[in-house]
Amino acid sequence: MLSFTEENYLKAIQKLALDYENKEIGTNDLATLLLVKPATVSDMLKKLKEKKLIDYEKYGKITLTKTGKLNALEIIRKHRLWETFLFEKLEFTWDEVHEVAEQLEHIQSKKLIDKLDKFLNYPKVDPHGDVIPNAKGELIITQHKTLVEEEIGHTCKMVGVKDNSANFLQYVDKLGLSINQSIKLISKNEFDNLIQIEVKKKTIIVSPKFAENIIITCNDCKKTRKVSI
Amino acid sequence: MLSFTEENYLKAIQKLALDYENKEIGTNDLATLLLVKPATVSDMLKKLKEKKLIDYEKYGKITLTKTGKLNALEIIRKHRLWETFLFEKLEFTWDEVHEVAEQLEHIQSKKLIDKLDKFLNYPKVDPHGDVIPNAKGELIITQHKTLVEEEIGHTCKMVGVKDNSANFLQYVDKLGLSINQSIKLISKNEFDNLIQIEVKKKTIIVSPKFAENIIITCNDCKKTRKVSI
DNA sequence: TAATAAAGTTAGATTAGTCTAACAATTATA
DNA sequence: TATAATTGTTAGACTAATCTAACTTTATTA
Repeated sequence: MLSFTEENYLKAIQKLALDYENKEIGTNDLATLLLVKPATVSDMLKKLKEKKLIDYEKYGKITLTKTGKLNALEIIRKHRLWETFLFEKLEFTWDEVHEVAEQLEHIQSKKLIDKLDKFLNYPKVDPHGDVIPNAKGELIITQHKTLVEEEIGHTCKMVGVKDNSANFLQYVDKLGLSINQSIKLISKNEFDNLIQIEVKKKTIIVSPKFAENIIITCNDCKKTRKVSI
Repeated sequence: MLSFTEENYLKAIQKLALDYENKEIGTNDLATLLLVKPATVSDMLKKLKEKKLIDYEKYGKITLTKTGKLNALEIIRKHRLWETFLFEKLEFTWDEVHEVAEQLEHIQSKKLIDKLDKFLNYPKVDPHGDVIPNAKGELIITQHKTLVEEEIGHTCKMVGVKDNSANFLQYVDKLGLSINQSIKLISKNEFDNLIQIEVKKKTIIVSPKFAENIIITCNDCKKTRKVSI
């Protein structure tokens, strides 16, 4: 049985592994994400290694073992199912769900999560467009482009966001964007890289930093990769 | 902000206060209920006193302060709302809900519990017939009789149970009893106090220990008392 | 009411998770 | 490649919640 804290470390390692892809995960990265000091992370890494949840040598690479990854994906599954519940059944807005799901994801009951999955009619994605790992702990990742990579003149569909912070999500709302919204890329300014897009027949201007965090569909890059357990 | 553990102590004190009515709550009682040693309870009582959640002097009475009681009732409210959710929406049986609700009751989000209340259509009682404290932290207690006190020949209605353990609840199910079920008391055996009742046109025999844990309505004792905050 | 039993408290130790400060290893760069 | 900067680790301390063992207070009863 894992503690609340151990679960959070595993989740953080899995998250960074996906974000970084090639780059290695560092003690400092984990410390930043978990809001603790690097020294604390060092201690915990030893403990997680002891418990065979990660592979790790001093000053070396941090990777999840099979068990570690299975646990991490289960927590992410719970997090995203709860987010979906809060959004769809309790009328939370998409910028509010994350905070509460951070607590709910630690509830220990296999039956609860299976029943919740059924109650929600086996959703595939959460309110932010993130894929929900299945009951076997498998996660299908579709490699999408972000809005900043889209070509001028093309029309795409928003399918998710990279930044899940309440701040960003409220900004997205304010601009009239949402999941499944159609977006046409009108132009890119060469001087400051501002991007002009058309949404619901209105033209709006967004920054490249903003566009980097909007995930879109594109026909030429629909490769999927399975994070196996 | 209260810790998980502090919340459990407050809840336990409130529970014993209701169960005991007159009798005083002791360190040992709390230790038994919370599955810790009396020494641990002594330590925690000091801490709760420091935080002005209980009134307490060494070797003296333990009572909740206003703040303490408000907190305790809020936790009980959350517990019972979650039990109702699990039972009504996720198809848990009434003997399964308690264990999971013990975890869910500690989730910190006022919005969550208000939305949940609304989603469940403001239920008055949980699946065991226990009254749910309202959003103001008020709890209306109806003083009911138990089946063991009912008179021969009278018909009453089951409205709750005293023992919420999975074991007992499964037994109640097996005998065909449930909330709102009509029960007619046929006879009481003078030798061993076994009680003969009629349920759904069938006659069954129950022990006095069993009957003590079945709460029923009766016309002559509908006094209610409000546990004020 | 004095002796005994029960209940409650204190002291000191333990564990998990955290910290700071000092030190060690790795990486980047002049 | 030697040095500086960055990154990571260790040692020692702290807090919350728990324990055991010893002690104190209160309650019971002979």
